Amino acid sequence: MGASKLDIYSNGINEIAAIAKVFSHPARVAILQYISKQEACICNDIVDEIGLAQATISQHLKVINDAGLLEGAFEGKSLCYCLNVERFQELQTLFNSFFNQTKLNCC
Amino acid sequence: MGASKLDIYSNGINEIAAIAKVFSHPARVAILQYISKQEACICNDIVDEIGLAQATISQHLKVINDAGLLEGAFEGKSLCYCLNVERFQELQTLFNSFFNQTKLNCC
DNA sequence: ATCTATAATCGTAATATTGCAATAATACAA
DNA sequence: TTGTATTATTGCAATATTACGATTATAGAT
Repeated sequence: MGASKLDIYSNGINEIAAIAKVFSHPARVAILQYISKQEACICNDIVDEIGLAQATISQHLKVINDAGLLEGAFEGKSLCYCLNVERFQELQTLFNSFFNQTKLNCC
Repeated sequence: MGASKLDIYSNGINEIAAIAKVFSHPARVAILQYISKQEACICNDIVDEIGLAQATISQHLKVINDAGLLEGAFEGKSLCYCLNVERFQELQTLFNSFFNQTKLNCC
């Protein structure tokens, strides 16, 4: 008990839930917003901006990255994070199809 | 430790995260989809459809309801759940503004 | 090779979420 | 009032998430 029963849902439903989970923590929303605002986006900058420990930010970055939303490149000693806009757009589109289909069905 | 530090984020950021959290569990996505498909939407039907215990469905319904997404009316002995389409639309709009603004800023 | 800066990973504690059985609560019917 | 059907709530166990300090890995500078 306690774990979500993913096997009883369709792939589409699990996909929507997985996407939503990425945005379901304010730190990750803030990180995405910050990264999109900056030209160069170093991890330490995010740490300073948001006010969580470096390990915590790194953990959130991993979740964002696992969703395919990050493009990183080494810039000197540090990583330059960048938003993968194509993937970001893809997630928005998927989310909107769920919303639109659900509205369409409605009484 | 372990609790999210909500006080260090702006209201807008916390709002997006709170909305996303509603959709971040497949049972809730499935419930919303099912409710929108049906004319009358009794809790027991949802239980049969999804395959979780009645107590669990009721718990998820509470989360959905707390987000303002339900309109219920008594129909005999049972509750007839219905999607609050205006609120649903509102959440979609809020989510899209976040996505669009973030894309706009991007390099 | 050594030092410094940056970021990921590990270990751990605190809190939240998920799920269910059992138990209330509510509405209607007899 | 008693019984039945339906849904909410309570209590609890299992798992997941969040956060941080400490450590490790990596890259560049001295």
